[in-house]
Amino acid sequence: MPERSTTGEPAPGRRMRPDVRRSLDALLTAAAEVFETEGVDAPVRRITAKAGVGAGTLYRHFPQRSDLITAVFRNEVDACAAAAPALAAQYEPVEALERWLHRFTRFIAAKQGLKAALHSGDCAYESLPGYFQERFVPALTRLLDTAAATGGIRSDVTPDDLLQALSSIIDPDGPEYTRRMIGLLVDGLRYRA
Amino acid sequence: MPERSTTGEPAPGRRMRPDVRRSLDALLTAAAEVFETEGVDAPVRRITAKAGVGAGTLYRHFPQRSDLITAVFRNEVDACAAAAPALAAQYEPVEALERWLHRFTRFIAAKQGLKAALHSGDCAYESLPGYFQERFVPALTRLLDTAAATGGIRSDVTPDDLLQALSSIIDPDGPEYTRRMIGLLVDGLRYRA
DNA sequence: GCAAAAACGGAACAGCGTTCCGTATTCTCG
DNA sequence: CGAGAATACGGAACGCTGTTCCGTTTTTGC
Repeated sequence: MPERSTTGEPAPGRRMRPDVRRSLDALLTAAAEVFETEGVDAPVRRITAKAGVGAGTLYRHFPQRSDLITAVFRNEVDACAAAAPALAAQYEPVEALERWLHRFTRFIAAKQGLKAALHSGDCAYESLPGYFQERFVPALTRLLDTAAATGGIRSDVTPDDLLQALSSIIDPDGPEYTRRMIGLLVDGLRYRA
Repeated sequence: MPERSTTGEPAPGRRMRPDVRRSLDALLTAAAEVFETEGVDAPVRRITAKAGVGAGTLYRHFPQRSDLITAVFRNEVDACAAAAPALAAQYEPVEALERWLHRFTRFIAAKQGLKAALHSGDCAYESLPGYFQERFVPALTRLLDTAAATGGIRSDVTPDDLLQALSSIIDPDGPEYTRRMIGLLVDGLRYRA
């Protein structure tokens, strides 16, 4: 028995067939766009249409709707986490940190539609908060450490605190507000340089 | 202009046409049963079938699904609140209180399906918590007062505290647990008799 | 009783998730 | 490199959903 995959990404055993790779990518990017504009309850057909893919293809890769949502979420978590080292290589430590914080808040803001699903009691989403932490804490830790090592910021703030604080900042409408708040936060970090 | 009713119950102006009365009652009791067994997302047709009523009839009285849910909820709140004076007339004060508390927890337990709707952000349900308080606080107040007046229980517990405590007791599965907890609670009330 | 008004039932429509299978692509091995 | 098997694809088809609409029935006011 070929062992139901249900995940879509890792491909542990053999290499992935190119057509599978193509339709999987198309589905994930299409779903990401649709979820962002119409929410995670958007019609399936809208996603398959945008991906240029048949309905059967979607259901073979993601038997449950939650599988697709989870996969998209993890994809975007990865992308956001991957931005940290990239920024670290391009900017000086404190600016890299600040830029990443903005990147992170954009990510959180776009994922507001997920909150309802997360709290819906559906156990299919139980793993998401764990993945969230698992990926973002190391990414942010490196940024904080190098910024602290060069004396740019104080060193007594934990990544968890910062992530928590950001998540609760994004609510009030207007990205301008968020922008100012992050500025304030970074200034606060600089205070004991 | 006949002024959209959307409520279904009060009938402020003229008396209600008998056929309206009939289909309204049938709809409300049918919806109550269906909501209890299948949750508030149950198919509309199941309700109209059980009520022996056409779809058009439902939509004329309850243009939005939330209207029907709200009406059923208020109906059952009323029924539960009305049980208080009835029990007070039939039993001695402390026993009446205890019996009503059980009645109340059964009500809460049956309404678990509503929690998701309440927290869904849909502003159609904003009035429900208010109605909940408005009806239950007076009902419970009378029970507590008369029980306290006859010296059966202490008099330093507010209705709000009690309602709050009960709402948080019902969760753990098994009505037996809830039963014991209420016994404990009433014993606690008796303590300073 | 008899029009006029109001409410009823249920067929009809559009949109949804999901399944199924004939067809096309890819892999494997001689 | 080519043939056969294995795998994945597309999209038509199904059943169920919410909602609207209108011909028919019930109720009212005179």
